[in-house]
Amino acid sequence: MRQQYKTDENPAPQYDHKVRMQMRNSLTLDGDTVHELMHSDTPYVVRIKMPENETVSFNDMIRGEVSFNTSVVDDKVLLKADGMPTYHLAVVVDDHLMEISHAFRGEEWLPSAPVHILLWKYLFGEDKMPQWAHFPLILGPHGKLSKRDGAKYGFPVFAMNWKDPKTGELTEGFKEKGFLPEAFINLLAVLGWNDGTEQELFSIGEMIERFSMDRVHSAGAKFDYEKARWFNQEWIRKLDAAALSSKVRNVLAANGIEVTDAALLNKVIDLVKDRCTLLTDFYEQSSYFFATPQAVDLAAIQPKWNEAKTLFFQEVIRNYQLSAIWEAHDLENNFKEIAAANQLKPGEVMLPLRIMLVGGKFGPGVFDIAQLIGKEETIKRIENTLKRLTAGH
RNA sequence: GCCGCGUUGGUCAAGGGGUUAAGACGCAUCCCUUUCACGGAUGAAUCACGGGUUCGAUUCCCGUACGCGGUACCA
Repeated sequence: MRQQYKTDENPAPQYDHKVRMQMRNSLTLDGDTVHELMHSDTPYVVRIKMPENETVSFNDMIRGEVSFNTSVVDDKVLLKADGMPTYHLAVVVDDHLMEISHAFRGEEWLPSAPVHILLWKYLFGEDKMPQWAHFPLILGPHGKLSKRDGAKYGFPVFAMNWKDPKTGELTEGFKEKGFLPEAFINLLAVLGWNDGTEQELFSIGEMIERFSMDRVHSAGAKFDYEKARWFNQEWIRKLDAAALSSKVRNVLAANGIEVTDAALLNKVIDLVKDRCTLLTDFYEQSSYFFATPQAVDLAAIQPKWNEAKTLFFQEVIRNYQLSAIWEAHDLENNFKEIAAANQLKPGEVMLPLRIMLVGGKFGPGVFDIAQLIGKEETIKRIENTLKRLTAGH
């Protein structure tokens, strides 16, 4: 039938009052035939018969009054030929049985609202009908965010990893990407809602307290991954080391670093968390606290290396070997004194020290790092790098 | 095609007849920092269009355009 009525003007013909009397159904067949057909093996479906020219209107909590003319909504199938109900019948019955007071769903359901409302009236009367709200859609770069598109936008669309049962294709979720649940919920909540103030960061408790339906937008919101990352960064900063530790531990473990010292881990987290946007960033931001860096950016210091610096670092090693207390502040003072004594500006040797300890040009204060990795490891890293720097000379 | 819902900077958005039209993300420049971040300052950038209504529309009304959604014996 679809084919028969399909035209260029109307690519999606409806089964409605205009065509139903031309179809072979219980309306056009006589009672006996219908009865006979139903009791033989002839497959059939049950449809809702939409009234011909009535207006169905309802009050949507987000959009206000919404109305449809029943002439343009089709006779939806309620019971399929295999005996299973369609969603349209199922939601209405289910919501009724569960005594649902508020039916909130996405805007993509708005066009089928008249079917559900009429069905509800026919089946259960109007008094216990839930209040309706159709939330704005979350849009991707090209329309509604959908499963099918998977990771093609370059950002996750699922809360957690999702494996397509048909193709076996794995789509990385927000969780695995390194998002905190606090951040994920927060960023979703403010996509289409705000509390009227300038606040954007909300804990779950605050959201429960502040959320109100009349501040929900009716227009769809395009998802901005950069802003999503910002929310996560803010939440990493907001949470303390204790709240972060088990997640960071997992990130490190996934990269082959088993943390045995919980106190050390917490100190490291406090030191580097300002530099992390995703939880996964904790690996590169903190691996050098737990393992000697493999890749050392010698190129950053080699060109300006000279004999004086070699002598300087050898003196630093001697000095550090003798120091009884191992505390960032003292290490820094000693380092600077030795530099002055060698006619070197601190700036000339600070970066080399960082490269030696960290491997690259990043990370928190270099003496804080030295303090945490300890005397033995600090000296070892300086010695090793020194060897490589002077190997050619 | 038809039906519905929308439209304030690139994105999220406040506001709602008279405003220098908030703020955030991102971007740019600068400051701070002997690294990278954080932070601070400054800047560029917005009311889709056309008609009404009005002394006055970004705001109210109507059209148009555009976007999105729906149009399955899917949900």
